Amino acid sequence: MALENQELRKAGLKITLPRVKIYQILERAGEGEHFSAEDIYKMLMETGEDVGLATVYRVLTQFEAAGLVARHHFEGGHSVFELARDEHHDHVVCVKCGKVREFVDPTLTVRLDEIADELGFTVTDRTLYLYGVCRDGCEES
Amino acid sequence: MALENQELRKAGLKITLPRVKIYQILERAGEGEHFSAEDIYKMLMETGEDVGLATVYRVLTQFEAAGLVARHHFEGGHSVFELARDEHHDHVVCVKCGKVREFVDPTLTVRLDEIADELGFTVTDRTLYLYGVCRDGCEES
DNA sequence: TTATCAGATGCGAAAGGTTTTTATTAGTGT
DNA sequence: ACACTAATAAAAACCTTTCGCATCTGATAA
Repeated sequence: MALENQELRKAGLKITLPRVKIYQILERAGEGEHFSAEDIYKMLMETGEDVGLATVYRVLTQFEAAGLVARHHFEGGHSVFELARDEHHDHVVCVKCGKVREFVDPTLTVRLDEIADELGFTVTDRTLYLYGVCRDGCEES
Repeated sequence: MALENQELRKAGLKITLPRVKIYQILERAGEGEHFSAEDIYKMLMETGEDVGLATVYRVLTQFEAAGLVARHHFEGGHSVFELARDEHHDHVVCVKCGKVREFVDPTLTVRLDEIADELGFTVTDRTLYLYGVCRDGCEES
């Protein structure tokens, strides 16, 4: 049995075609690649799957509740999704084209721990988004 | 002439009642207090001002473009605004007692600019929240 | 295997926050 | 004050996300 089916079962979700297909798309995403519900919907259309946009949203919300994916909220009220991973990463968001990239920087974690320490805090988690514009290849979608 | 009028002029914006009123509301906000467009709209209603919600959004967007206010995007797709202060500040949040403290660290900005630069981005703004616990004097709310 | 049924889906319509459009009104420089 | 231009209110448009409901599907039992 495929890996994604085990994940779905573990989450108490029935194995259905939309769920499997959506999980596979998320699995195929490269490191740091984030998809919007619309992105996923379009990919499903392209491969001829008959899955509604509402279902994509429903499934992603269920995956999120089950801890399978992480949802990130952005400007304009739209979200992107990625398979949940262990390693902490932060995000860069282009305010022009909406592209999201992530990065990992251990020295940042060290510095932030220092700063918090000076304030008498012990950090357990963080949310960091850098907003800006990509210098090249930034096209309005 | 009032201070806010000078700010508006400097930004190349005409002095209009909605702009002055909205600016005053933002000025009255305490440090670290954030308002949504809806909040501001309601406050205007309460004082009997006849300003439409669309105008609030338009004015806030203009203020943002002029660098007068900072916009923060929150989960759920709505934004909040605050008067722009000179130096960027980040937040530390205690997940136990809910206390929020601000900190300023220029070296952090430098480092984040470097990171973004390597990714081909130019940073214009950021959102950084450190979640953790305060080591002392932390009381459950 | 087949029947059964809770749960999932697709479609269309609606919600919620934000932006644009359009006709009208109000600042501003002269 | 006058003319010119920008700004406004109100409504409608927009866009992502959610809901309602009839239909369909997958898991379990017979």
